[in-house]
Amino acid sequence: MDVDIKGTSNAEGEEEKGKPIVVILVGAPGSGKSTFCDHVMRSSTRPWVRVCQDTINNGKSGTKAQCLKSAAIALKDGKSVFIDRCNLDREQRVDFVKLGGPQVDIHAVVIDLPAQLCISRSVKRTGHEGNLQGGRAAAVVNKMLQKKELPKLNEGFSRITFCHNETDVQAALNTYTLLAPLDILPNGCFGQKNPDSKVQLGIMKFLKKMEAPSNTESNLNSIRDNESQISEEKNPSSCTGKEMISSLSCAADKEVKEGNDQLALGSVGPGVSADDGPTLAFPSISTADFQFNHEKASDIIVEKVEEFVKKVGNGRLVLVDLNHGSKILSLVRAKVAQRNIDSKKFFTFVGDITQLYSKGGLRCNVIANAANWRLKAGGGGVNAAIFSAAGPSLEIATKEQASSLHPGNAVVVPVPSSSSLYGREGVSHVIHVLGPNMNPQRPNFLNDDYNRGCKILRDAYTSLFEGFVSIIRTQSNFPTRSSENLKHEPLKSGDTSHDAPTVFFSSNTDQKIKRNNNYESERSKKCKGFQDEARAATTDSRARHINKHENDVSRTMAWGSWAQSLHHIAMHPARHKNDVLEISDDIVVLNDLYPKAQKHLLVVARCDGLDSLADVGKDHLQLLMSMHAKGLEWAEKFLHEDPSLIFRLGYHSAPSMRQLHLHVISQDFNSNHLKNKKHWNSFTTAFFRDSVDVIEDIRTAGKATLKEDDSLLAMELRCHRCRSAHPNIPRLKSHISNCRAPFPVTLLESSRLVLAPTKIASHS
DNA sequence: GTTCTAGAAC
DNA sequence: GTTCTAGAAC
Repeated sequence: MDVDIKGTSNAEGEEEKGKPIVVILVGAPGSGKSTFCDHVMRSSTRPWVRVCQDTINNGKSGTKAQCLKSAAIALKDGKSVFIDRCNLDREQRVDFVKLGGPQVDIHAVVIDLPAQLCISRSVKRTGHEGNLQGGRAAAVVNKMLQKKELPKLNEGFSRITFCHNETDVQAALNTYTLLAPLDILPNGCFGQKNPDSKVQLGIMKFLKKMEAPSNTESNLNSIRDNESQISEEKNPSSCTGKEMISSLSCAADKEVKEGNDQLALGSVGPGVSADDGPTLAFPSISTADFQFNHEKASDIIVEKVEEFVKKVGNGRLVLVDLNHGSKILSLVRAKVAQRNIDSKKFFTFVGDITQLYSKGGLRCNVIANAANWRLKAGGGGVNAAIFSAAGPSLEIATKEQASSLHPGNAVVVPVPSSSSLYGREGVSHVIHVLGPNMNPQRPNFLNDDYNRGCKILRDAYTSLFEGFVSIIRTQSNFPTRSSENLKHEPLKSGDTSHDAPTVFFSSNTDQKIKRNNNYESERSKKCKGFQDEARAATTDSRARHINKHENDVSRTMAWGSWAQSLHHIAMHPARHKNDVLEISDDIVVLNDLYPKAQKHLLVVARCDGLDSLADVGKDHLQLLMSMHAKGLEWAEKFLHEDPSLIFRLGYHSAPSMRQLHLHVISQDFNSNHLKNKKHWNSFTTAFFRDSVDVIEDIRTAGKATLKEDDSLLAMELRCHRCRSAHPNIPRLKSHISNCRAPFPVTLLESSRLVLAPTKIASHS
C-alpha cells in the first residue's frame, strides 16, 4: 500500500531537486542489506557511497563515529549514502538521522524478512564482513531481533520503505537504482503491513474503553511480556555483528525460543509499541501564520516541554510539523538534544496532525490546534485542517466550551464520538491554543514586542500542557461521569461521554443572554468552563455575589470571560508559576499584565468569593492589612532599586477583573499600556481607593466607601500632581513626563504615597 | 481587561 | 490628511 502523508504534490518540490539522500538500511544480519547496496550502486547513475561499520576501519569493524564522519564527508561531496549496519532500534539510528537537514533527506529501507530466513543465510554463509557466520549466528540474529524497533517517520525520516519479502526488496532495489541524481522520491511510509488491524488496536489501547477482541488482546499481552523481558537486559550500545557476538552469553537456546515470539510480534504489525501512553500531538504555536521568531519559539518549546515531561506521568508530548524541512522542528531537535529530556516522553514527528494514526502510525489521543481567537473553522494551516478533518461536530463542541480565546490561553474540547477524528484517528480531545501574533495582518498584532510575545507564548504552552495533564488526570481518576457531575452539569445533546476540563476559562458570554438577564443560562456556561475547579465552591461564591447585588443588573453581569484570570491564578497559583512573583497561603503577588506605570504589580487575595472591594467586610480586616503590608514590602524593594520612584497602594472601586486585588503602582505612569481616559482616571481620581483609607473604612464602618460613579472615569484629564487639565492622552502624557510639582496635600497626608526615606522630607 | 475602528477633532 | 477617542465586540 502506498502512503504519502505529505501528498505527492509538493509545492517546494522544485527546491528539493538534486538533494543527496541518506538511506539508512534496517535489517538483521542475513537480511541482505549489503547485497541491496551492491545492486543499487552497480547500476545507478547517482553517485552513492556505502558506509559499512563492519569494514570501515581499513576492512575491519569500526565505530559508529567513523561511520558518521565518513557519511558526512560523502554528503559534503554531494554524494548519496547508504548506512549499511543493522540499525534495528531507534537509538542506533538517531545520530544518522541527524545527518539530515534542508539539503539532505533521510530515507529508511527496512528489510524485514522472516527471522528464519536471515538465520539460515547467516549460518550458511562464509566470509561475511561482520564475521557473523556459522552456529553462533542463529543466537545473534534472534537476540538482535528482540530489540527491533521499526523506524517511524517521526524519527526524522522523509521516506520509509518496508520490505517484507523478496518481491518487496526487488521493488525497492529498482526504485533506488533508477533514482537519477536530480530525482526525488515521494515522502511517506511505503509497504507498511496490516494498517487496518493496527488502527483498531491503537484506538482500543489508548481509550481503554472498548472491549478488545480476545485474539488481539492476547497478542498485545505477548508484546508487553516480550518487551519487559528485553528491557531487563542491558542493551549493547551498538549493533554490528561483531559487537553483538562479544556481548552474547551461552543462552542461545533461550534466545531461539524468544525469537519465535518475535515473529509473533511482527504479525501484529509494525509500529506497535507497548509503551504508548496518553499522547499529545501539538504544532508549533505562532511560528507559521503569526510569524513568531523561530529561534525564540524553539527555546520556549524546549523550556516548557522540559517542565511538563515530568508532570505527564506516562504521557508523551509530540511536536508535529507537516514539512520535512521544518526549521522549527530541527531547531527544537537540536536544543532538546542538549537537555536531559527523555526521548520516549518527547519527540518530533513529521506528518499531518489530523492523520497521525492512519497515515503515520502514531497514536495520539489529544491533538492541539493553533486556533484563531474566534475559535472558528477556516483560515489556513493547522486550524483549517483540524476543523475540516473533524467535521462540524467539533465546531459545535467547541462553541459549548468557549466562544473566543485570548492569546496565551487554551481550551480543551472533547471530540464528539461522531467525528472521524475520534473514530479513525482515536483523538478524544482537541485543545485549542492561541499564541502571540507578530503578523501585522492578523488580530492582536504585538508589533515586535517580544517581551510580551515570549510571555504569551510561554502562557500558551503552559495552558496547553496543563490541559493535557488535566485530561490524563480526569481519565485516570474519573473514567465515567459521576452522578454528582451530572447534577452540576446537565448533559447536552451532542455531549460525549469523555468530557474533560477546560484549561483556561473562556466562556461564551452571549450578548443576548446577558441582555435578557438570563442568569441561569449564563451560570451553566460559566460552570462548564470551570470544570477543573472546585466546581461547587465556584458556583456558590458566584451565587453569593449575585444575591448580594440582586437588584444591580450591571453587577450581576459583571464578570466576562476575560475577567477571570486573576481568580484563576488566585485559586491555582502553582499552575501559573511563571506569572506570580510570590505565593503565600492568603496572598499571591504578580506583575500587572498591562502595567500602567514603570512598576505596577498586584497583590491578590486568595480567598474564594472575595471578588472586589464590595465584598469586603470586618472579617477581612486582617487580610487587608496583610495585603497592604505585602504591597509596602514590594514598594520598598523597588524603592531600594530606584529611590526616585513614588508609589501609591489602592483598590479600584469597581474593578474590571474578578478577585480582590491591591494595585501597587509607581506614580510616573510611564507606560505604553496607559492609553485612555478610563485608564488614567481609574488611578488618579476618587475611583482609586487608597489602601490606608479602605482599612480605616472597614475598621470604623465595617465596609469600604466606594466611588463607582462612571462620571469619575469620564472626567477631564488632569495631572495627578499639579492638577492642570489636558485635552487628550498624548498631551497629558507629555505633561506628566516633565511635571515635578508637589503632589496634592491630600495624598501627602496619611502615608498615601510611599517614597524612599530620603525623599520624604522634601515632599512634606 | 484589550482590540478594533468609525468618525470626531484638529 | 492625520490624530485621537468612544463605543462595540470580545
